[in-house]
Amino acid sequence: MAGHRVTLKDIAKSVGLSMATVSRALADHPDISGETKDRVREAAQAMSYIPNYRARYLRAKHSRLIALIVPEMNMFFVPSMITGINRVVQQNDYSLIVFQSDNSIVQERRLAEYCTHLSADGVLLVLSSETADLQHLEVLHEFGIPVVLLDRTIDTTKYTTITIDDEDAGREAATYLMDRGHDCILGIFGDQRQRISALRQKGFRRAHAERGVPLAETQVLSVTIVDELEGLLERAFAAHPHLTAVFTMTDDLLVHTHYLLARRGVRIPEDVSLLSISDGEAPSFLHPNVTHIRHSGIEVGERTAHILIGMIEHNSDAMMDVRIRTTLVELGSVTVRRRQPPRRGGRAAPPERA
Amino acid sequence: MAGHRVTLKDIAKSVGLSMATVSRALADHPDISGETKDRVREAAQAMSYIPNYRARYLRAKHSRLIALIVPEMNMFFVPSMITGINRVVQQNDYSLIVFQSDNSIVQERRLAEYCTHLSADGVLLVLSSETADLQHLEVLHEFGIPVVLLDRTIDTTKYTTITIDDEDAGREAATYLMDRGHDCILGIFGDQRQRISALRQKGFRRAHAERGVPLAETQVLSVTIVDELEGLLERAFAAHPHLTAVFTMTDDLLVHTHYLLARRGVRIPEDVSLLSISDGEAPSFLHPNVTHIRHSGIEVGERTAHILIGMIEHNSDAMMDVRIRTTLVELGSVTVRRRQPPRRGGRAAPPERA
DNA sequence: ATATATTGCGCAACCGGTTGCGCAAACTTT
DNA sequence: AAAGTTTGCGCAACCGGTTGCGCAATATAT
Repeated sequence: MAGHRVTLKDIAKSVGLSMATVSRALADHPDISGETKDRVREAAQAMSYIPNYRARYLRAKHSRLIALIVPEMNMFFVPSMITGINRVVQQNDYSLIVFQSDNSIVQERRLAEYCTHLSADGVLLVLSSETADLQHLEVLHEFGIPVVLLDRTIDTTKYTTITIDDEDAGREAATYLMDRGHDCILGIFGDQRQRISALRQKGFRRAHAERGVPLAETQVLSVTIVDELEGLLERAFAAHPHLTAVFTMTDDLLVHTHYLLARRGVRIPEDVSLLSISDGEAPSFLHPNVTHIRHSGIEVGERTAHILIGMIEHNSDAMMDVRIRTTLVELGSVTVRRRQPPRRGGRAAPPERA
Repeated sequence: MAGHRVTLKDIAKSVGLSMATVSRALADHPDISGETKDRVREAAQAMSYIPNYRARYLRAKHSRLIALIVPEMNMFFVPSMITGINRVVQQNDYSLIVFQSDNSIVQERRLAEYCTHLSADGVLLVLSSETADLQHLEVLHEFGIPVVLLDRTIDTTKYTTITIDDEDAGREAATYLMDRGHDCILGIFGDQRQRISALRQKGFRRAHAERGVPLAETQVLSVTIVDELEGLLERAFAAHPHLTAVFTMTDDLLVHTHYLLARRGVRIPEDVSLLSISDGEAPSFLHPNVTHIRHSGIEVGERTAHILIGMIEHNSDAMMDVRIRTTLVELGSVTVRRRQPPRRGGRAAPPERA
């Protein structure tokens, strides 16, 4: 077994035709007679011929390989994003090859270069947290390999990017809570060096400014490592005992915040309302189900893959900046508060349910 | 730009040598003089030469590609498994190419075949839930492509498999709870057609038999679709009002069970103790942290990748059956109960904390 | 019957590298 | 100085396919 892989040449020999004819017969080329095609196909079948795509694509100068580089395999968002990408990629007869940069710019550069070695037809990139500029993607550009940035990006006029409107999502979150009577909201954000965090925070702040609701610096948390969250939360609650709502920027922050609140004995939504940006998974298994601004990983993945494949197949390098629409999903974690009368100190008034 | 990819031939022309010499110079072949090597390397650098791996591997008859086929991108386990695999794969200069079978045997077969097209050097396979035999992997075997089955497998003497000792894990779970005075445990398992579920359940039952603790059929749930869980749980609680512990077989079942318990107002561990098999992520953000039998996805991934690469590089096709060791992680979700005096009906006695 | 079109297939180059073998020049040995 | 080694490089085949072009045989038009 496995002694020798059957090649076109073997088939050619067996049916007494040239390799060229066999190749064309298998490709259903009009130049070949039906009778011959049948004979060839039969032989191929009988010898269980398997074409070698690498040989084929070597000539064709493409690979039908799409590379995805993610900073890490986070359990949130990334899996559903990959699901979406995979769906479209497979539908279009490409294969997805997955790399992890481990949030290292060095790795990211190395991987980008590696994509050229493999002659990937296109690259999907979720930027590492270390990435501050896009110089290292020049290689790809030089080789004419289209690149699409998604989810975590930085400002660029050169590469197509797919994101949600992060600033607007942050703004919508704060507005939603303020509309329901919350005027002291704690916002929990990721590392501010990342554009996604900065934008969501910016929107959050803007909403406060627009409503003229004061926002203390201690109401805005920037969490670099999730282990820090406990201490930060502690301090925030100490500084703002009348806190009535918490907004988390991602699922990751959501589940940990939810946990820490539960541990402190804080009841949701009776004591504190909770709102997040999420792809909807975590909110469904957290109690109570968490109201969130839905950011579908699958949709992001699908859209992105479509766009990349479009670029590949139409050889287009027009730069786009696509925003995925978010939708608000109202579940049970936010309560409506009556606008508070001037407080006389002590604990916040008991909330009332929505 | 991107007009023409620089090839060996271009370099050869530029330095006035043959392709053969250039190839050898770049490969640091001893036949080539140091001076020539320098000249060639310089030219390659200057022309920003990028080797074409597909051409190279065409000749070499391998691809340094390892394929992973998973049924779906579950948010639990799969991401950490991929992380582990990726780590080892990259360390050994392979690339990981990821496919999803969508739990369809047809897809799985198609993908296996596709792996031969790509001349993958090895295949990692988490079986789809539909897969009942391994016939469709024959193609891979015929082409001498090593295959390793992991996590979700079926009985086989032909393919190497990496799992935890599922039966033992189920047994340990039940034993652990019984040791702490729980004699009415609800076991929540996945689809019984899957070996992983059947084994874990078997162990769970065996532990009861060993202790002589009776186990009603209504104490054992088989959840095919997670949406059914709510109804099943309802019925189980109705049938066993004195239930004091719940065991879930996976993270997925854990988080949903945890949610449903919370929704019913069941306090953990005061009213009901909770134990799971898990890779440790979910238990850390559920309140209280869930005691679990740790089944590290990263470790499974790493071990598996190592083994596969070993098979590839030593051309070995010895079949192995590897069991990953699990460890018990005691957190706050299990309480010790005093052995109950004969009950006189009504609700269970109030629990006491561990 | 002759000129023209069509049909069906093979030759050979090509994709971009790698490698066994041969060979001339330079260097050692006796 | 003749013979034997070593050094450094090129020729050409090869991996497994695809494809432009040419050509003979057959079919169609005049």
